[in-house]
Amino acid sequence: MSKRVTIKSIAKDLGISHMTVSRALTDNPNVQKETREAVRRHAQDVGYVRSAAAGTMRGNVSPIIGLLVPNIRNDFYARFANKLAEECEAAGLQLIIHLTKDDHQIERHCISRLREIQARAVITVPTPEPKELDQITDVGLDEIQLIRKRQTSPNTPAVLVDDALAIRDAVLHLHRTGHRRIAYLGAPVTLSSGRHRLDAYRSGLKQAGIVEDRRLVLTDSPSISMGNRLTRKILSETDASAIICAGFEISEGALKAAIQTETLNSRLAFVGYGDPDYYSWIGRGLCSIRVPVDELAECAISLVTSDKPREAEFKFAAKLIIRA
Amino acid sequence: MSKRVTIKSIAKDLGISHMTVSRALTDNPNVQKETREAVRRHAQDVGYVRSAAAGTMRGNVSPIIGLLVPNIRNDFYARFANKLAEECEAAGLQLIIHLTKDDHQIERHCISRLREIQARAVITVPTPEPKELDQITDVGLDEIQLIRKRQTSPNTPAVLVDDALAIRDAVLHLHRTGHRRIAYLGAPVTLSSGRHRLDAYRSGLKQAGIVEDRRLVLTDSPSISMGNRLTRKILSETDASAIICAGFEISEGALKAAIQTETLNSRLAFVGYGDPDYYSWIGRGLCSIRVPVDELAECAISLVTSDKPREAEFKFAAKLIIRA
DNA sequence: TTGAAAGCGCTACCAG
DNA sequence: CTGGTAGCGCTTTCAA
Repeated sequence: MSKRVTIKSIAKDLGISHMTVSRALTDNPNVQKETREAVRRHAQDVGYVRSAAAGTMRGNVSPIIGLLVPNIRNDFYARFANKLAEECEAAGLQLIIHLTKDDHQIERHCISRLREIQARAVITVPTPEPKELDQITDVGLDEIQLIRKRQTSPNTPAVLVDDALAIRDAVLHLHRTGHRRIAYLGAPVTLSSGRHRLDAYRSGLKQAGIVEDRRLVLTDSPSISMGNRLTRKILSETDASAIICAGFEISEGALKAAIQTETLNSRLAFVGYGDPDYYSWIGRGLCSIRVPVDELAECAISLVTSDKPREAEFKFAAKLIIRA
Repeated sequence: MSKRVTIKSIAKDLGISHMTVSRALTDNPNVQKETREAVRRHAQDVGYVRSAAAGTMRGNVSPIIGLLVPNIRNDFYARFANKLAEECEAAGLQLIIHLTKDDHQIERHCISRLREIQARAVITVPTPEPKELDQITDVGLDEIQLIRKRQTSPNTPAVLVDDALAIRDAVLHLHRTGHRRIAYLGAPVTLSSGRHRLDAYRSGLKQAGIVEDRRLVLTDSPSISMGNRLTRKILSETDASAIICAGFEISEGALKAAIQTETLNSRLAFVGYGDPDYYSWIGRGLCSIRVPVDELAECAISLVTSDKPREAEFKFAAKLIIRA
């Protein structure tokens, strides 16, 4: 149909040079007032929008930032992405969301795509267990790690959750309410977050005077199905009376398993992770480790907009929410 | 630091023409095998990625599609966006998500931004009540309307939900279980979806032999707060024993109100809209009108990839899920 | 106050 | 098989 509207086409329409059009459109003072207004009016009329591609090619920083998350169905990621998108809107940024499904291959591919469009930055939840610990080190664009920290890239800022106290509190709370057989479901210790959370659990046990039973500690690459599977395993193979979930997806899967097996809060006390709204609506409410989502998102976006700090860790404390 | 890696920089490195590099990188047969491999190896080594901007400027269709939704915290939008993002990944597309908050101004601004980057298409949930019914008509890029249909743009494909039967079934179900005072919460009839849903409710009443009580029918621009507010109003000002929510956000707000006032399923039978997983976990489960999210997303994305049908409506049937 | 030229990275189109 | 040229839309730099 109609060709693309460019400053040149406008220039031709008006019988002037495309430079004058450019100047008029960028509020350059060196244009006759009438000319400027005529240009703007005509541009409006014909529906001109400037080409971002041309700008990018000339070296403009792109307004696009990438978000790499496993999914956006999980309450935490959805909330984070939502908050981030709001902040982007306010900051005049555009947010591209890529779902990695925690797959290392996909992750690399997405980063490549973001490089192609010269995205300004990428906020990423690093996939667990990068089998090939090498190459990913330099992603080739500004990277901000979220929640998890890849050990191989020490120069990258990271926005992390400090959940040690909350997890310890969870153990202590369960102990106070009579539980002695407290199971733990988390990521493997090869992930830094997996290690720290397990340490916190152990510190809670110690403080409560409970001796760790290794059969009650199950770790694997975190996912919904992992949470579901291992919860059933705990229910069928152990005498655990309580379970602590140390991860968003894990918590989601574990909750489903507990509900499906009808053991929730009857046979099995549940401490979730992430605290979606509906946790307080199930039964008389579920205990949960609440993560300050909005703060995380604000911190992440501020790292994008103010390009000050390289190589830094920002930690936000999680909090145990007691219910039921 | 290091300058951008381009085909020219590679060409210089290798002492050949940038054209040969281009050909090698695009699998053009007219390159010596050795040359091609040398080029590819070197490109790999120096971390070359082709510039999407350059491509776009030459007229390549952009791989970027936009999604305009009120938010992605609501279960339905989160699921839709998630499915869409998955499909995009599979189709080699990149998904930019803009949150409109159902604000007409924001919506227009977002579309403008998407035009600047020459997005391939935009999938949009039109904001309700565009006060200025004019200009928005031509968004200037391929548009696919979702869930709601803007009356002013008849030439745009729309992916819609046909919930008439489900809503009528909800009324009949409530009637069967003894309810006579059935309230309805929905969008205003100025929205096509608002009109159709209200009609369905009325058709249900009629079939059940119930005379409509206008005090039990509350409509307003749909939002969470609207759902919350009007539910409280119904509880305090009427003798309704049941409520049907005709909209995602409405359902979310209404549920919160019912739970906060502790009237859920005791004083007030609840029929939600959208059926998130946790609806089945609350109490003995909540009735709900389930919308086929994945089908909607698949349809939308297929409209983007196969550029066949202009001006068409695709309807997907919702279904009443009975619980409790 | 205006215009012309150059160049950002890339490929279709011609010459060799 | 390989290399040069031109041009996508825009702004910076220089010239009028």
